[in-house]
Amino acid sequence: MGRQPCCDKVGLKKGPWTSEEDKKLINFILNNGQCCWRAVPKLAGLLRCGKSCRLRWTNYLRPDLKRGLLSEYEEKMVIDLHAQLGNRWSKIASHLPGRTDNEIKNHWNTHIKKKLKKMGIDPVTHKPLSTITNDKTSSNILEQSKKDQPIQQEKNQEILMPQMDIESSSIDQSAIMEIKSEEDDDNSNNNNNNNNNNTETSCANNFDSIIVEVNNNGFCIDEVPLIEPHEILVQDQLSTPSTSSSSSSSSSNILEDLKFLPSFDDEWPLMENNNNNNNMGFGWEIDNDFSSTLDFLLEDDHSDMMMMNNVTFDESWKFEQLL
DNA sequence: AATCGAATCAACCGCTGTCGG
DNA sequence: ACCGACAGCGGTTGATTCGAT
Repeated sequence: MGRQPCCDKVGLKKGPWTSEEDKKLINFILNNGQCCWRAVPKLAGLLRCGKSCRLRWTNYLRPDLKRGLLSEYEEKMVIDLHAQLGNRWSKIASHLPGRTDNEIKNHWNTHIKKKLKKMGIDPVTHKPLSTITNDKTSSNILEQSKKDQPIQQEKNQEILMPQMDIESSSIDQSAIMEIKSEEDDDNSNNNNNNNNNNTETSCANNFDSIIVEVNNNGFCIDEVPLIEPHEILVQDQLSTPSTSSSSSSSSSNILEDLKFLPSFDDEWPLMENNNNNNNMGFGWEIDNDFSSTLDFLLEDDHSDMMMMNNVTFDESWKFEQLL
């Protein structure tokens, strides 16, 4: 026999969570940790299924979540990771501390997709839209049919992130490299299928330069000089669009272009209050709904529980600072 | 001020791989 | 070995908010 069913789905509540339900769930998780989601709703006194509890916790209530818009750097990271992983949101999220797959997925669909399209870049293939729309006849139809497959650069396009100041960001800087090796393993069998694109991967192991290699459709084949950490500008450092030109004027890297295209300046999220120390730190934003949860945590003095549940001292401290 | 369409995002749905009985 | 529950994932939905008219 198999296991007992997780829930009978009768009499279970659906829809938006109330602050009362949030409190119950937070209280339970902080006291007992994350385990056996099936048992959580019953033990926590919730009329929800375990799946719903897990989702609520992982996507909204976890104390290590960042809230608010993705920073410029995070967006670039998402774009780059998406270019290599496709719609594997959880994989992408795993390289962005404090961000959930759901959040990244939503942000991709509502913000990044549009920006890429505006720039003439196909958000699926990460290639210039014109080369796709202008040549839909033969092989590109095949290309379209693979739309939702991980791109993996198809061995003919490498978009690597600039070398960043590791200490200034909690984002996993080795992500690209790890993915690279993972994908090399995963897709070694696919390499033979991509020979028609006539390009080779180069410099994949070298983060001292940004290599943008594209297929033979004439988009660009460029080597971009190293951008030093001090040269990487965040939005609020850009007093005017022209100030950025010195560091990007010769860039053919579409990710760099994303940052500096003046027409998009207004839309790029600022790297501001919730991570204004540039360390992408823990940052619950206080809004009306959530402040009640914070009140709950404070009044019951759950700081010790947070320590026990992998919320670091630093995070706990920041948590209290928010109050 | 009212209406309507677009944008956003939390939550649900359904599928898949894994693991326990 | 098989069956079924579970956890996790990606796609989709729909309620809410926002902005334009």
